[in-house]
Amino acid sequence: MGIGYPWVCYGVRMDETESHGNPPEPVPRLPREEVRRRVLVAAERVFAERGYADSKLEDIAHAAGFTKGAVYSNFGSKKALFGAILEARADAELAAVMAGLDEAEDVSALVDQAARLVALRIARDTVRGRLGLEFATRALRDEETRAVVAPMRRAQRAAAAGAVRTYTERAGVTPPIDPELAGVILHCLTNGLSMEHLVDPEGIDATTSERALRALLGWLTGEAPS
Amino acid sequence: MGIGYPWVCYGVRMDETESHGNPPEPVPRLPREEVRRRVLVAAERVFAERGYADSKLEDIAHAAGFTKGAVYSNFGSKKALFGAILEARADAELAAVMAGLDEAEDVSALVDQAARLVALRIARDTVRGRLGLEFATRALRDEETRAVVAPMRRAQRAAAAGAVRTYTERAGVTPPIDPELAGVILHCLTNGLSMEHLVDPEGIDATTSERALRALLGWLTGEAPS
DNA sequence: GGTATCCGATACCCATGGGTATCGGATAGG
DNA sequence: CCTATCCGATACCCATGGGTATCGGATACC
Repeated sequence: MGIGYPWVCYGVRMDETESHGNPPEPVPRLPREEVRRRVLVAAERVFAERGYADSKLEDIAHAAGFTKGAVYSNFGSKKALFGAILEARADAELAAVMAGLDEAEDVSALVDQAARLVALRIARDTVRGRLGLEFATRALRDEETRAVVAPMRRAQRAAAAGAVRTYTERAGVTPPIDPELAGVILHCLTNGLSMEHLVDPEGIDATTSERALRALLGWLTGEAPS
Repeated sequence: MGIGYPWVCYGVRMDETESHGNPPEPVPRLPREEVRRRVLVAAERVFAERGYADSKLEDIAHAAGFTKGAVYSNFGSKKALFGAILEARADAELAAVMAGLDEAEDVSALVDQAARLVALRIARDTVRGRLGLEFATRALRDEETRAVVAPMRRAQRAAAAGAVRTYTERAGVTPPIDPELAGVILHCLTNGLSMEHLVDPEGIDATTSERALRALLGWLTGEAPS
């Protein structure tokens, strides 16, 4: 990958000094919120790529087109910056899961579609997967982080359980196991596949993830065995 | 947890100077291999508890009853020490998985037993789980680590697949899905449960893990739905 | 028992990077 | 315009901890 940032300040490239004239016309300043947003996005990338401990605040700042000053002015500390990312992701995650539930109508095709969507997300959105691992790792050792991560994970499991309940009901079948337990299995299998894919992308590719998820979902929704 | 080490050198407590006499009788030196073993064990504990980056070599050395000198004399670098742990665990892991396969004879009870054993290991052996996470995290960024971790994981998946094949065959049933895929699902679910338990021990307790594994294994071995 | 070697303890080096103090230009308010 | 405030850039501080050089006692070999 490689992060690679052009040397930029205030969102303006600095490497070529264009001062062949001289009237030092004032450069407009970016709104604070935009600065914050850019730092946040850059920090996600860098934390995902290098991991928390090996991510230097200066690298993050430069990746966003600023210097450490901007980071400290907006977030106050490395830990707080990480916390802001976690918070943002937790919100987005819950929204995404909830939105995905009521998208489709056809129950039998839904299994195929859900399996494909999740598998693609695992295979393509590596930032998501890596950040998830980082969140988990830090939650082990940091009480504050755990206080955000654990409820987030519970909500995801609950959402999965709700989906199983909803769609089996809609299809008029009874699930082979308790939907709550099904939610746990789905959630943990998804996370497990994601982690495994990160470590061994060839070993667990998108197709394998998709097949695994489809098989499991098929069982859970009472599909006739093929 | 808290690591907490008594101040010890050569395995002999140093905090109380017993030099009320004076003939400085020679203290026997520990065999090199024993030193190495103790450092390795201590390093596993510390790495698991604090994570790679936050583990200080001096802490590890003291936890083992030595100083940094012993660590560098035996391993040469922090990375090499971690590599030695990984290597040792990889060997032990493969052996354990292989040994577990031919233990039981009765196929129907085997599912219950296997589920319980794995669930207990997830719930109790937190060092194992944490080290596994650490291995995965480092494998993402370190080519050498990945070269050990990825094959290890593949072997585990293959072993799981082999178990499914063996026991369905023995029971005279055909598994509902390809045994290879079943191996993937079992392996990833197990890892997912382990990670989830570490982050949220109350949310995913031993009972939950056991139920999840038993349900899945029951399905895979063609058990009649209850 | 004398000498060479081994190996862990000790003291030290120094790059690193999180955090802080200060500066100065841009904006806002009058 | 002129001033106060904001906020990111810059320069700096310094604890930290991986790594190295050296020491000295124990072991091994003759």
